[in-house]
Amino acid sequence: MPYKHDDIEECHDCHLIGDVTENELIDLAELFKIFGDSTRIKILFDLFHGEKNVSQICEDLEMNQSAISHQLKILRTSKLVGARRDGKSIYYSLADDHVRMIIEMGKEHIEE
Amino acid sequence: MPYKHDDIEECHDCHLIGDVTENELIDLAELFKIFGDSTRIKILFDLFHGEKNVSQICEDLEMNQSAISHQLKILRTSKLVGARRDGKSIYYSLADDHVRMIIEMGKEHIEE
DNA sequence: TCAACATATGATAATATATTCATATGAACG
DNA sequence: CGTTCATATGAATATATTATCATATGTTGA
Repeated sequence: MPYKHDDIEECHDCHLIGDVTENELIDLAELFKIFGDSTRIKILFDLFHGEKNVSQICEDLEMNQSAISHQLKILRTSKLVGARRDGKSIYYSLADDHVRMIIEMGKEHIEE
Repeated sequence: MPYKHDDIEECHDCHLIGDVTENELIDLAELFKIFGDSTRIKILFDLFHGEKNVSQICEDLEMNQSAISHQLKILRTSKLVGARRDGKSIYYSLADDHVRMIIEMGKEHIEE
């Protein structure tokens, strides 16, 4: 914990910043952090128009399978993508339109 | 560089993922990365309703001045906040409504 | 059941990141 | 000018993160 700060630490549920609790802000940062890695963003973009299996993603991103799987796990855990098995392959897809929206918005921002 | 990957490396300007260049995606990840730290998110929220100087931010976040200044520098460099001097104090504020929008959107996401 | 393929996972090493401490810069005012 | 207050910055340390390698798991079909 790269923290310290003279504690008697107030609880994060109670400490407000603006009108939001500290905990909510921590969750929010956690969410953005997921989008804040180029491999994960690439995966999400790759899934933008439909599901793909792991091998396809590896080819699209030109990265090795293990790296992709590790990042997919993070995306899965964060509920940003869903997975379904079909035979030997596992197909990943964007979890919901929220994800799509966030991506779209970021895209607009950098394109301006 | 935690990279490797059997190069002859295509240029990042040319390699498309979905319909976006690799470089654009790297920039996009870079943007989200800024929002992906709880201290920075807290600062941004703290500035949501108007400018504040560094001391005020330190008090609001209950963090030491150096840590805040370091993060403010990152936010400044990324053009997410602006700064103006008034006497001894320096007042920071959100750079534009884009920032406000991104924050607002994230807020909605976690509140759902 | 075994081989081959697709994906996941654990450990490790390289790198990046954030906070702290100490100190520097810069403004204001006697 | 020298002191004080406000902020910035550099170095060091602790921690987190990512890609890689090796290997495990799970599925299919002969």
